Amino acid sequence: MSPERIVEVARRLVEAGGIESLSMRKLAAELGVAPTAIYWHIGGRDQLLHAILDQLVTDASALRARGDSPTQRVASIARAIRRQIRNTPVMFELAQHLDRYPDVSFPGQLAVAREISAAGLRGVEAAEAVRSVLFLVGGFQMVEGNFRSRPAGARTTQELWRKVDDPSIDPQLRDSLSEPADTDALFDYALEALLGSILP
Amino acid sequence: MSPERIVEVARRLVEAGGIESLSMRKLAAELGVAPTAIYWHIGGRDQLLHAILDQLVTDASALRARGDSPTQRVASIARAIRRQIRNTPVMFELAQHLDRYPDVSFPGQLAVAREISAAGLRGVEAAEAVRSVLFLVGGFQMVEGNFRSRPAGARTTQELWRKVDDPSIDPQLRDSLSEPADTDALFDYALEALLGSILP
DNA sequence: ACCTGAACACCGTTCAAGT
DNA sequence: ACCTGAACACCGTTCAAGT
Repeated sequence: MSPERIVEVARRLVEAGGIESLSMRKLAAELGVAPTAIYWHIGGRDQLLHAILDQLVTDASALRARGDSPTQRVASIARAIRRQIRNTPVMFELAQHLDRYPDVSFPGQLAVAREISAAGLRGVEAAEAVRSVLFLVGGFQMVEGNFRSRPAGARTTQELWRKVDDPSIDPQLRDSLSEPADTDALFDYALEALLGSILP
Repeated sequence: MSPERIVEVARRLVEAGGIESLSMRKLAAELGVAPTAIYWHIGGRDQLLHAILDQLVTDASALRARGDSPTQRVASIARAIRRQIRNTPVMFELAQHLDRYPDVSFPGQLAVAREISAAGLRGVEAAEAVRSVLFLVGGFQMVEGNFRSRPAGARTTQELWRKVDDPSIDPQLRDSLSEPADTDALFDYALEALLGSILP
């Protein structure tokens, strides 16, 4: 019964069933201890959630740029952030829940800023570039719903598109939007479009 | 005690304090009725949340394009979506919570698709353009944390940037990222960069 | 120092009973 | 048809009491 063990087991519970599924009583049962024992080691559920997030942030793998051209290197960072989001959705769910999004997004900002600097951009212009890239990555996270494991019965926009009959919309566009998006390809497309305008 | 009145009062509670602050018992007290009475009209808390979202979606103002050039018109839609997110964060919070994000984002997709069609893009290429724009809008929503009213004490990435001392990062870039971002200007910047690459 | 048990103030929900 | 009251199975948290 160390704080470490409590956080570890709690983290497993959250990773299995989301934040909501973590209750002090269930956790206590899992630990083979009275619910109130947890309070002696860690001060309540909120602090426990913070501790889990701290651990996830510490364990997060470093973001390393690859490639030779600035565009390639910035793009590789963006893709690495995207992978991280996909691999550890709980980290982002927790960050959002605890209003600690900055803690989680900052390493990504740092990595992008380094490559943007290396590309030769300076000052305000560079800051705009950094933020644009991060907003794009965040947008995919958001719209894909990756920061939360999507349940089985959830409707998609594709189904909604199939029923659209609007003369002001190209029929082939309608059909394309009725198909599941290849978001990886789309991400590369949007990223290159953005970087093409941003980098010198 | 009609379903309408229940939804209306519940909506007020959610708009005031977020989803978590809505409890059947508090709502019942507000309505001057026993908690169990609500169950006769509406089947439980989850269905109540769905009903609130339905009402918010119905009440959402239509997205109308402005301007003459395709770029202007697409950009105006993107800005309108952004305004909507800012004005009714609860709608997006609910959509996320209930896994009904598609219901909320679909009108925006429709509006963007219309303008992309009008701009002359077709098929897969047009679909990529539509999705890119929406992902950008979603990214701002995400990173700004606009779908949730930000609490007072929340740390920002700016504070984190002030402490950075990294030779591989341009000092002026560091300073720029230490200042609060003019997200409206940034949004326009990123949007135009993207549209410049996408539109013919 | 570490853990338990009782207790308090909350939840959502069901269901029989009332009018 | 509409509402209440009692009840059940959950919560997080505090605090005195034990070892």
